[in-house]
Amino acid sequence: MRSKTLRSKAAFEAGANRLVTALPQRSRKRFLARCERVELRFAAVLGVEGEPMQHVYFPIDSVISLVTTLADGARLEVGIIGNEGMLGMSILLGVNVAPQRAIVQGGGSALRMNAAVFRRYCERDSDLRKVMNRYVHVLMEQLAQTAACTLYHRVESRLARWLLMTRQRVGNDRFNLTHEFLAYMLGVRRAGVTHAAGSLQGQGLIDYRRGAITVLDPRGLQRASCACYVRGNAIYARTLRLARTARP
Amino acid sequence: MRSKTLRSKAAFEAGANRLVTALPQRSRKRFLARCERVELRFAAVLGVEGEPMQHVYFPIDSVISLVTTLADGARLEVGIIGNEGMLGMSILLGVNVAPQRAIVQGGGSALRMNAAVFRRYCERDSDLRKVMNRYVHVLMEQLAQTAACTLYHRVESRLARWLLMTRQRVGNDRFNLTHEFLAYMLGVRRAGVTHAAGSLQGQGLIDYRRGAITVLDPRGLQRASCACYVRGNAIYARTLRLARTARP
DNA sequence: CCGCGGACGTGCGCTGCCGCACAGCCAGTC
DNA sequence: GACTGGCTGTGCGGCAGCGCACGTCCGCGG
Repeated sequence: MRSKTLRSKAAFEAGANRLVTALPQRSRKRFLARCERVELRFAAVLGVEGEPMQHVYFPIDSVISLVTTLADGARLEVGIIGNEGMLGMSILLGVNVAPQRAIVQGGGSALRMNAAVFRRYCERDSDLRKVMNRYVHVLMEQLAQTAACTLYHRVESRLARWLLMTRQRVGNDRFNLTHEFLAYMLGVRRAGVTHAAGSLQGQGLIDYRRGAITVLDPRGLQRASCACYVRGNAIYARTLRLARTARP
Repeated sequence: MRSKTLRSKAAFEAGANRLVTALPQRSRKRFLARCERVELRFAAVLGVEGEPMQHVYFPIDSVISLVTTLADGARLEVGIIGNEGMLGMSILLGVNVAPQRAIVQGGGSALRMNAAVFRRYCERDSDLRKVMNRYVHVLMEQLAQTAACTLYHRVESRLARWLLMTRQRVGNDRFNLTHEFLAYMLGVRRAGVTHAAGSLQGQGLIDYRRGAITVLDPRGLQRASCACYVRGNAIYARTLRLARTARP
């Protein structure tokens, strides 16, 4: 067994938030000094559309969903945030009001920083701005893609994509989700999810029982999903690689 | 008749790009000195997804559509840019690759600035950044809303909304568009547009003939549209009002 | 061990939109 | 004044997903 210190270090390197990791060492140190580590509980609401934000979050092994709300009350998940991203980019953009509802979709830990502090950091530290700005760009591409994907792609493909994205972010083949919740995220009926999930299960790609889903065959699932999954990853990689101003 | 000078001034105040107008006077002057005025022709392609951008554009009375492309080639308009916005925010975010296809949907004039110059301005001028950042936020909300609107709302409502947005940006009740083009924008069949447009015409809200559409009853059209139109305007007003650091 | 509530399965009629196809119709052109 | 190409109208079969509703199954607490 490794010592506790070694484990923590490994955890930092493997599991830390990738945006934070992308900061040059000096920026990162100062930055981390003003963060606190918090545990996010499943279904917690970290932001409500139209209300001011108190904190920004950098997930480590938690997953946050961005859910937009229309004037008629209809809702749809439009973005997923894991350790590759952050919640609260609006602060960076000079707006302290949350644009979407942010709910914890997968419990776990995250780094949290006071919104006002984060804003000041952004104004002063151009390295930080560089990284965060690029992430904003990625998020915009994700939003645009979601719009088209939602229109053109069938529920089964979208579900497959969604499961892959979640799997990637929780870093585990198994996670807890009900069909009801998935229906909410995808903007379809619960019965529609049951049908699509049944099909994926029939193909031996996933397995689920009472709120717990296991991805059995990620490759196969990728084939069943729309290409939007691969594309999203490609955009992220392409856009943020260049922002890596220092090695971790 | 007013003198030419007076007309130019009126044109500047009424028709100039609102983002530019929102800049403090000093910033604005320097800014305008590095812009050139260009005429945008209908259907011109100002940016191709994945390719570097040479310029950023601030429409005056032209209208630009942002069209996203999926891996399977499917396309959907996800944003509209008129004199309230700009094309090329990615430059501001440190990415010089266009995220979406940008096509001129309504010919007219625009201010154009070299992308590299714009980038430098953004780095130096924090007032400029402030305004542009807020616009990025607005655009993100527009993208998120489009995703949900596209999923939940019927073609007729979406068409109505689209016509209202375009009308607002061209500043005229009459503009040139074929059903084919509208179908492309909305991601539906041409026949679907014909049907929806026929319905709107039957209600006396619009009139169209061979590629020319006239909005007869904006209020009525607003009632026929989904609430996303009003909402989008509200978000813009709320977000950018605060950014107005100086009076024109 | 039984009851209960939450999660999943299924069925039915309906509607909005699709894909395809063809028919009118208008505006320029030769 | 006929021709042609672009724009619009319409029809038909098909299907994905909706709304609604009821049935089943599992797991937990009493």
